[in-house]
Amino acid sequence: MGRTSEAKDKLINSAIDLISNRSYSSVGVQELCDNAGVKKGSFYHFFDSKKELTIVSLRAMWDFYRENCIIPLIESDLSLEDKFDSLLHKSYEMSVNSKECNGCLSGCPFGNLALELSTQEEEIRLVIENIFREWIECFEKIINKSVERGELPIDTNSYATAQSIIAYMEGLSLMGKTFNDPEIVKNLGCVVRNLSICSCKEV
Amino acid sequence: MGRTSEAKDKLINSAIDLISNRSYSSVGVQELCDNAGVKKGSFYHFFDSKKELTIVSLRAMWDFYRENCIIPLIESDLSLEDKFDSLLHKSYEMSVNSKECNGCLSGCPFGNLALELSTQEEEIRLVIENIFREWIECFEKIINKSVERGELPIDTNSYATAQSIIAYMEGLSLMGKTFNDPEIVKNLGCVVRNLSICSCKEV
DNA sequence: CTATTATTTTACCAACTGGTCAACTAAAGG
DNA sequence: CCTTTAGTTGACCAGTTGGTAAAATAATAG
Repeated sequence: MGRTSEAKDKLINSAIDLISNRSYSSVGVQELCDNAGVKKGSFYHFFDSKKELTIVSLRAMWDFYRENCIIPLIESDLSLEDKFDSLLHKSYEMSVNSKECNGCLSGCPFGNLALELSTQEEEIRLVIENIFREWIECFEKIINKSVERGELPIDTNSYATAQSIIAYMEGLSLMGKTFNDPEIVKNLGCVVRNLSICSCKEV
Repeated sequence: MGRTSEAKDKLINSAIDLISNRSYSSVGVQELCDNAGVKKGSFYHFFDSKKELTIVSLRAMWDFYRENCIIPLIESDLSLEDKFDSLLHKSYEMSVNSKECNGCLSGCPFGNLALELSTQEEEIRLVIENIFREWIECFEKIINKSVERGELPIDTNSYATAQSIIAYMEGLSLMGKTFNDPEIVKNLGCVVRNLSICSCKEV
């Protein structure tokens, strides 16, 4: 059935690369194509629009992060503290790497696009909302396991705690990017453990 | 000497209005002018570029927020907890208002622009970095006062704690905006108090 | 009243935006 | 081998982008 092509994957990787390191609006379809070594006509053969490619790329990034960084953590039997330390350390390492390669921290691609587009591109906002939801559910599992093991009080609100931790991690990303300093991610990371003790019963 | 004009202020307000609720790149100079009731020629009479207007607007927003929301808090003699509760509550009210007026949460204008532009517009990143710095210093004062009053341990790292709290507030803004739900800002707000107990001596 | 100065207006520019289209080409299936 | 199908190409479009320049206008200080 006709010829095969790598153009689609090349475009997705191009989008992950360019949009994560810059922003949605600063990257044009033309540049996306040039960077992928693909002609614009091919772009519109595989994707309806720049928005659609972005959505596909977001899901691809999330799938990768979940499979490689979060799922292994759920299955491991490290302590709660060590689990989040490990995650934060990975985030620190990515910051250092990003600074070395591009001279600046690119931050979290989900958070970046969420703030840039949530008020304007409802479809993209919804995709990121769902990614965050899945993310929260993963952390919820980790926290529930900890509750079962007696590391956390029995009345812990796992969902709210998970959400708080992600919010804080996003906040760290934001501060690191703004100050262009990976050390912020490292130094402020240790405070996450304080968030595990969610004392708000009414949440 | 020559005629006077309100165009400059009108343009600043226009920028605060449009850029806060959308994004830097999605608002053009033309729209900025139309919204201010000013011709494009006048824009470039008062500002060198869209970037310059944005910088002026950022400082104007920060001055307003500092004078009206933070300074009064430094001078008040509420408990630490009540101070942050009050701040978070204001942020919640703004979210509710934003949702009522625009159908969505616009989030924190500093955080928004920081994530959108930090990797591309170094000048703007620096302006926001400095605003965050001043913000941290304000919170540091509040925390130091609390330490003096014995509300917090004597070895509290005020600067790191202040930075953590702002990071968390930015994270809440981000989550609220992404989920388009002011209640997130409210429900997760109460966890801030856990951040005040910064147990990381080495930071 | 006039000269000076600040502001406003209009028309304009080249570069770029996301997106379209029809012609063309290569490969796989029968 | 030839038809079908999938992928590629480059020319093209209308609308928009940030920014310019010169002429017109209004207010103020002397």
